[in-house]
Amino acid sequence: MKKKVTHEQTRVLNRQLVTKTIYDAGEISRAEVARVTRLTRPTVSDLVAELMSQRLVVEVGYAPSTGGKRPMLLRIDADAQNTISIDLSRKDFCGAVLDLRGEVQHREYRRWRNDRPSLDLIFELVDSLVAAADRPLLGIGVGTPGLIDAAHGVVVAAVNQEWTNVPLRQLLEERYGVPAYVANDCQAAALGEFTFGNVNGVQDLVVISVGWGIGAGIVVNGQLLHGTPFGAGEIGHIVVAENGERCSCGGFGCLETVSSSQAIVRQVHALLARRGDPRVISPEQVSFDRVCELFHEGDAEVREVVRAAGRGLGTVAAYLVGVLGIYHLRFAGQVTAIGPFLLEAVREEMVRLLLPALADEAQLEFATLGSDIVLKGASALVLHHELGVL
Amino acid sequence: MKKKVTHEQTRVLNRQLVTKTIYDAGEISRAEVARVTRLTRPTVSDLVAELMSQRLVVEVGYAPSTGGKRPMLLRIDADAQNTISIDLSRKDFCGAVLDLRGEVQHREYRRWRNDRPSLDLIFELVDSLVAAADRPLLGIGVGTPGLIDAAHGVVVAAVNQEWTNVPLRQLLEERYGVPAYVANDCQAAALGEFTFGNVNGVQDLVVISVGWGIGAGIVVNGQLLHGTPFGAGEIGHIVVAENGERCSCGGFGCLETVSSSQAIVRQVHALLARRGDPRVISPEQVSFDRVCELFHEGDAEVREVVRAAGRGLGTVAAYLVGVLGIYHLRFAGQVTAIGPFLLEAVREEMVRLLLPALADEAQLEFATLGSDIVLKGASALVLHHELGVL
DNA sequence: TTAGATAGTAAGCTTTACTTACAAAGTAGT
DNA sequence: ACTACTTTGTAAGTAAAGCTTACTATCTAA
Repeated sequence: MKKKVTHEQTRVLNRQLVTKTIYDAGEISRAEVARVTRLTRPTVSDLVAELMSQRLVVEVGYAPSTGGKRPMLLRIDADAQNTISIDLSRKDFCGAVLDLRGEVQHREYRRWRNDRPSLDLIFELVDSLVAAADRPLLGIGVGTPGLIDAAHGVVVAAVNQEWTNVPLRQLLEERYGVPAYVANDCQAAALGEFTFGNVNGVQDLVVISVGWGIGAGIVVNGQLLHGTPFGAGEIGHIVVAENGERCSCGGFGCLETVSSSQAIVRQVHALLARRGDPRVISPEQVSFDRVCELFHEGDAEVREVVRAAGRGLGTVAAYLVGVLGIYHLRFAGQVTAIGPFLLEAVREEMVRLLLPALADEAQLEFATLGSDIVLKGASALVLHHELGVL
Repeated sequence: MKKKVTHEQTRVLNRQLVTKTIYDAGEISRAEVARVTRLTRPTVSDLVAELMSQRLVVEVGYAPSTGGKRPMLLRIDADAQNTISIDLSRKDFCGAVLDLRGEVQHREYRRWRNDRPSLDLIFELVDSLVAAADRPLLGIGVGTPGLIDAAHGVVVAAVNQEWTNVPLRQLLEERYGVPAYVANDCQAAALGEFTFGNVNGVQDLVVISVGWGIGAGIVVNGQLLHGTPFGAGEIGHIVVAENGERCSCGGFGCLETVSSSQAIVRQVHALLARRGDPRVISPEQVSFDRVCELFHEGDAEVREVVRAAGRGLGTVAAYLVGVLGIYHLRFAGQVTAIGPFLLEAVREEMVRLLLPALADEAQLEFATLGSDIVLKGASALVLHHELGVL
């Protein structure tokens, strides 16, 4: 639904435009901002004064003259404010205080009690983080698995079905008095990679997160594709294997039964058991780290398992490229430890399913943000909405 | 890239908001518009006065009182202006003059000369349509196959490679002095169906056009997904058949070799030839209409061909639903003549590839606009941009 | 030393939506 | 029928925010 436009919104948008211009430039003068944004110099001066009164922008000294009065350079003070991020994607809730560059300043964990998540645990975590933050808070960002109504910040359904229709955004905003934003963890990860992952000039990006589960986050034209009512990027239970294994969802051959870290571990365990390998008794004893070791040792059968996992991802990747016309793909999560071999397997399958010209054009990489990707993404969520940084 | 906001833009957006509100309501009073849009009554009065001076809105009489002065009802005068639409998807360029309801008032064709398209042919067609229009022109919309840079209205590459980087929008705007918009034909079709196809309250829709080629148009949150740099919805050459037939693109088993109208005709022809059916000699003599006849006569082998075509579409549809989380799908183009049997085949494959709950939720229908879908879509393109009707 | 260029600011203008107030025209209760 | 109250639509003035014009402070270059 469209909405009316007021003067106040005009101001907010232009302030965001100036903020973004300074953010992107690093250091820039008022006059240059005016040229770039096509706002007039007086307007820019006025907006900058507002940002400086919030300590968000600081003057950092004169640049050399270009034929007249020397320009005073402006910079975003990334230490002026903090954001708080929460990553609920593991049984060990993780939260952090970050600066405006998306750098983690302080980090805490809260493990589920009685093997169940609870809102109280989140509040306990955020309480502690609020106390740890030493700057004014810009906002709180949350990345969580499950189906999220991002527009209203409501957790419509979490995977474990413990939570339904929890108005998390509202709860956080009321309790802490700052803006809060909630998104699916994979979508947050994609936004994080897009914002902080050195994607020079790229406006469209898909990030496929592969860990316990598998999900995709899609950034189109610099914006997250949310998808209603089911959520975009819910690719874990698309069938990619004919006559595949039974999945926890009830289906057979879902992507998660082929390519998730657990699926890989399970298959490698079966492999070792079949060999009668004395090193292994239960699946719990074959960790993903151990699989990576075996893989890097060059175990041929393990490589085949990994290759199959990569091709499963390739199937979905091919459709993402074909359907959306986006050709920047990055993979995040535990499987990044496997390395380039995985990407080759992905591409192998893409070449089979797409026009070769298209498949060649696709850029397959690993995400650069590591295990903090969801935290940084949740922070990016706040930065995007509050500062309009892209 | 973000842009600055001016007072003028504020005005434009609020005028569009009022226009859309009246358009959607059919008949509505100023006071009611103010309540719906949350603009104030004086502002609405002012904007309505502007729209009335353009004859775009007219007063149509009093409604009964609801406890006070009777409200004066307003309506969009759909005959106040015309749009011109061009459909370049066949070797017989089609153009039309439409009213603001998207109804075709006048239609003309221009057949390719020497089996080649040409810009002159377009200009000739539009010249004639401009002369035929009896109202002021709101704008010109074009739906054309190929890769389109919709933001700039440039035909980056047409399928037949005759055209590359043709700045069609600019050419039309300079020649006719009215706004012009260019989009891919399948995307235009999707926007047309979204705008005029009775999608009550739905904000996300995928339209899959199946004719000579196959393409999808994706509407997310009321907006067309354009996709850069390759274009979204280019699904014709995704591989859906293992060991499939050779495609004109060089690949094997592309969707177009399985599910396009030509593919169906070709397979039915092969079938009849194998049978030694005396009715058929060359593929040209087996038209798609003839295939439909045979299908409706209940020819079992023809049904199997159609079923395979449906399942090919189902594969891609499953990924569209899975990846985008959009569950309204409509099919357009020649294959609509086949009827519900096709949709059943599509769903059959979707059930196999998706969580059954998801596949059940998917709404599969045929588009309602028939063969004018691209024309109406091109018109919708103009309405969306100029009037902000959605 | 001077002419010209550039950066930043100050004061007033313009656009546009909002506020307040009011007239016109209806309903409902007495 | 009269009064009190609602609702619609408009008029006049106010407020927000970007724009225009003009000015000062510097700096470069001839």
